[in-house]
Amino acid sequence: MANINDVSRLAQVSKATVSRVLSGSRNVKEESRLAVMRAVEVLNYKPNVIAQSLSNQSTGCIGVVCASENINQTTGYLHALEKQLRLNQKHLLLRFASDAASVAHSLNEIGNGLCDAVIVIGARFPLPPLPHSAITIDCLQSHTERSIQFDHSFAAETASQYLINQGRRNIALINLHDGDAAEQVSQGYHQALEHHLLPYNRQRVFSGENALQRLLNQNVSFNGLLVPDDAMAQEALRLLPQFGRQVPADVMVFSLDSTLPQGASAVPAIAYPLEKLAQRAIALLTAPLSAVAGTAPVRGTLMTPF
Amino acid sequence: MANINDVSRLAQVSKATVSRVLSGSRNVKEESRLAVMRAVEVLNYKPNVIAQSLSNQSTGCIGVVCASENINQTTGYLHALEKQLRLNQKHLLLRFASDAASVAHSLNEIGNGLCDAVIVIGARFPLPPLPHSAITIDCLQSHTERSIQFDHSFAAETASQYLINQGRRNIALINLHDGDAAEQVSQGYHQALEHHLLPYNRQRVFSGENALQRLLNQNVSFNGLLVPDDAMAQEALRLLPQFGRQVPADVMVFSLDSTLPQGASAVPAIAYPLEKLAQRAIALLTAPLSAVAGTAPVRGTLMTPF
DNA sequence: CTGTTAGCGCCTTCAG
DNA sequence: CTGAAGGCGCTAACAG
Repeated sequence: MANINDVSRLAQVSKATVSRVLSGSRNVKEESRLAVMRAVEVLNYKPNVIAQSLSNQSTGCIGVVCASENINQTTGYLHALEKQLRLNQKHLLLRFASDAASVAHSLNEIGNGLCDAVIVIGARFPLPPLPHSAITIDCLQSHTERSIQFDHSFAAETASQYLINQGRRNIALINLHDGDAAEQVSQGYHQALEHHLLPYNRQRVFSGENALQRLLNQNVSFNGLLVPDDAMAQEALRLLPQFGRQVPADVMVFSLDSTLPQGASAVPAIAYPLEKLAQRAIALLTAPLSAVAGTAPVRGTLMTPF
Repeated sequence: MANINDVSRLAQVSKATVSRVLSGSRNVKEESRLAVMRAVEVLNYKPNVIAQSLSNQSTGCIGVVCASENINQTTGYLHALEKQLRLNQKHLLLRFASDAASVAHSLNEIGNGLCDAVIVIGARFPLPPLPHSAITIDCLQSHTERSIQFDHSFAAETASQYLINQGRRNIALINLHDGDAAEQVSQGYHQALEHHLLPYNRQRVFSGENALQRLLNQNVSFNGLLVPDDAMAQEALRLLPQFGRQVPADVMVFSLDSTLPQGASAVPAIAYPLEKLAQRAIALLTAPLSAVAGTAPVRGTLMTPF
């Protein structure tokens, strides 16, 4: 593989000039510029990105740590993120993590120069202390700055409204185990109920391990069911019929966080704009400290099947 | 961030000795060794991987190019691969691609030193010429060497057998559009039918755009349905009831390629051992040119729901 | 406009 | 067992 020396030799100029030409500097005589480009062509020269990185102290790599629990959820993000990163000439270094320890472990790969920054996605567990160059998306911790949060309250309220409008007045809720998001969901749910003067029945709310199972074993009636994500929605679609409840006839299931495109979801859902989310993430990485203003939680939109 | 010079200074030895200690060389006096380790500790020194890469001419990064069509399919691989790579101290650089051009484009990121090798996964389109350091998994092209193929024939035959044993003698087939894999599926399907002396009805076989829709609009009876992957299975589960066919009562759907764990799939399926697949991929990358013998196509195993 | 020079941080001979 | 020196390939500051 040819290097910059070969090019400079063939083009009869110095390495510096070659470097200038390739970095698009305007201060180069057209003549030498052409000579360089010709040499580059002939030798099929590609600058070695590692050497560039060492010199620049920046690799163009962004570490992305996905919570491995809800993989299907995070996969949507991944795709969108990869696209945006590619558009910004950046590389995506993927990691999965299931707890604080493994996230911390992954962060070591940026502490030594491989990544310029990291993005943590969808962690439902408390995060370890993050470096300043890190941002979070849809994570438990209210990392306040440099993080993208969803408006779960809005989602829950919108979802409840929808179900109520569909004539489902007995709405059960499977909530996240805990954390700020769970709090918000609970809030939105309550608000919608109040708004329609519907009573709140704590026996219709479950969270944690086997929440769905426990709800079904309980002897409470419900004809609407809010679940936190598509994975749970799938499970509900499988379990409900086994308990003699047809979907959506007997129970209408609603997913509070879907990454599927319009029409692909089997149940109504709140979907978040993947593309915009990814762009915003990139902006957070790129922007120095300005976009602090735009830190408003992201609102999803209502998607209905068919 | 402290560098090797800081350490050598603090430890009162030369950079070379520091390097030796950190690379685990045995030829170092215990005394200097301890001095170095202490200095490392004090300064919280981490070797700069980029500098190492430049020196080693190897980054420890493996590029992984996923076909973006069947994302959900490839996500399973991703997770397994990431785990194995991590276990081998390697990094996973993710890319999505939807055609030969974008794969080729992605390959440029290895031609300049960023990646030591690439793995292409699940491409259902013809691939561009791959460098010698690349391997493929479940791709259209019979890349012959340095590739991991699935035994689709075996899968289709096993699947058909299963359906027949479940009393489904009229089996429809949604096949991949074309390519070696489609050929194999077709073969396995035929073999099973012949084995049971069942007639082959070409009106039950579809492939390409809207294959499922076309099958349903056709006026052919079937009580078993082979689909190429989980995505199509999901779609079948959604569409069939809309056409008045209950699953599995009226039609039993079978997925020929599932990456879901046992019990998670709503339909019977052939599942491939993700973990082993990933290990094999790593082996192909690591091994020089020996494991050519083990290039037998991988056989999936039958998974039934519940 | 251009070449020279000095790094970036590490590894690896090669003499001692 | 150890240190000095050169090299990996590129960028950037500084003279001309």
